[in-house]
Amino acid sequence: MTSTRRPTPPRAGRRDGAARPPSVRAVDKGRTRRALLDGALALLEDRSLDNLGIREVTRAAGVAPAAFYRHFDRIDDLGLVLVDEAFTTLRQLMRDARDDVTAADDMIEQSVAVLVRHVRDNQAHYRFIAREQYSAVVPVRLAIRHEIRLFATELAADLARLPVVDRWPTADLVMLADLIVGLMVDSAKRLIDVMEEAPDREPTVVADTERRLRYLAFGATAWRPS
Amino acid sequence: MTSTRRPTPPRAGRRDGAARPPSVRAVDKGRTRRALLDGALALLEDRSLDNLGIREVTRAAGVAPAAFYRHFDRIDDLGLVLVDEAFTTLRQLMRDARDDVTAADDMIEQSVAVLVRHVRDNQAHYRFIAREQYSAVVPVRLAIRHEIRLFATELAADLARLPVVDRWPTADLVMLADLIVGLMVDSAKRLIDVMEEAPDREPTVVADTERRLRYLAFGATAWRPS
DNA sequence: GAGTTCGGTGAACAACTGTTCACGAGGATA
DNA sequence: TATCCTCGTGAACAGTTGTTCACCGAACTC
Repeated sequence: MTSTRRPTPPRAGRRDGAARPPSVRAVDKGRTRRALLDGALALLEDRSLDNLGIREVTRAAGVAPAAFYRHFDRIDDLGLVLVDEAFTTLRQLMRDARDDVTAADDMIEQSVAVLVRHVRDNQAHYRFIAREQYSAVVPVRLAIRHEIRLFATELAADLARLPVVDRWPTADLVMLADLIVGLMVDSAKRLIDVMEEAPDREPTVVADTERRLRYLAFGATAWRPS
Repeated sequence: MTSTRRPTPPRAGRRDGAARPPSVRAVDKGRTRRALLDGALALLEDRSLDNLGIREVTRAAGVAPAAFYRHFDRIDDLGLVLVDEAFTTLRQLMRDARDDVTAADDMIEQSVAVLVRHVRDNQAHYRFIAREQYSAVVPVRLAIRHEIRLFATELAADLARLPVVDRWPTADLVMLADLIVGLMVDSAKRLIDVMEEAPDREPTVVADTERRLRYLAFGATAWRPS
């Protein structure tokens, strides 16, 4: 399982605080860590984290049970890593997408497109997040809630730059952001469902999502802030 | 565990297709069945159905493991019963509440009040539903989805009688109903969280829910149906 | 009152679980 | 070169699991 080759260790002069080149050991360790994460992710397709066995995970990763403890203390920690993986890249993508536009309409289409692509590229992660949003594993549940809050906060900040709502008090902005995020979460769940149950109906779901977002946007024109 | 008394069996003349008086056996059976359901519900407070053991349930119910199979074939069936218990009473309550009012504003306050009370009275059920909405146990996941759809359909039918939207095409009505139901589901989840984490903040959550519903209602005035 | 059905029991089964431990191959370090 | 440290191994532990079975008393039927 190891010893493919051994390139002469990076014996360069270690000067200037630059990042040290990753040692062979570290890269190997990273490999089995990934194997554990991927194995878990595969199992979580139809299991809940609550019910995920350490032995199962190591088996799926092709590794001895004891090896698990070299990387995580308990199964919860592995779950937290998965939460992080799913959200940090998504948040970045969304921020970028919103930076590119000014009109609300473009913003909607852009955001939905980004979401759809990201869900498609990371189905296993999203299935996991959907299932564990109200997880029995407390730390994971809290982590997901926290990430979604962050998401809403960032969205509220960006919304504040739009013409229609830029004079709203914060409370109302937050409410709108909450509504939008709730809708996107819901849509993400519908997306993973439709992607594996009836992929041909995916465009319908996408169109529905855009329409409902547009409804929320229209609401802003009629709403009189508190 | 049995034989408290034995009232002379209801030896009345069995005529006219009236419901037969429940036999002692049946009522006893019902008792342990309830004990199993309640035991499960208690355990599900911090477990997922996926991870609920038959032995655990029988232990919590104060009953031998084998007794479980006299009532359910597998743990999924028990879950389905819980889903049914939670939704049928709620749907009835909501329909009644909406029948009492005509103005949209009353309707919002009424509905939220009913929801809050029902959630408070059935916290365990709601926690279970929230957690299992994307359950790893397929039949349960499907059952919950189905119940929520029913909910939305009934709401759409009632919405059609309101002045602002009564000329909308069905598709738009369904969309609005979906939005509202999604919001209520989300709110129910926030409610159970806040009820056990910070009960004093409950009024805030209630007010927030009403405000967000009102936002959706305002949206209807600005929306131009497809 | 005799016979049947039903719902609960406790024992038994193999299978699997999380966690610990001493061990060793081999990268890292000097 | 010799030493240390890291990460994976396989064996072992006691504990729990789902499910089946023969059994039995009490409720029911006639």
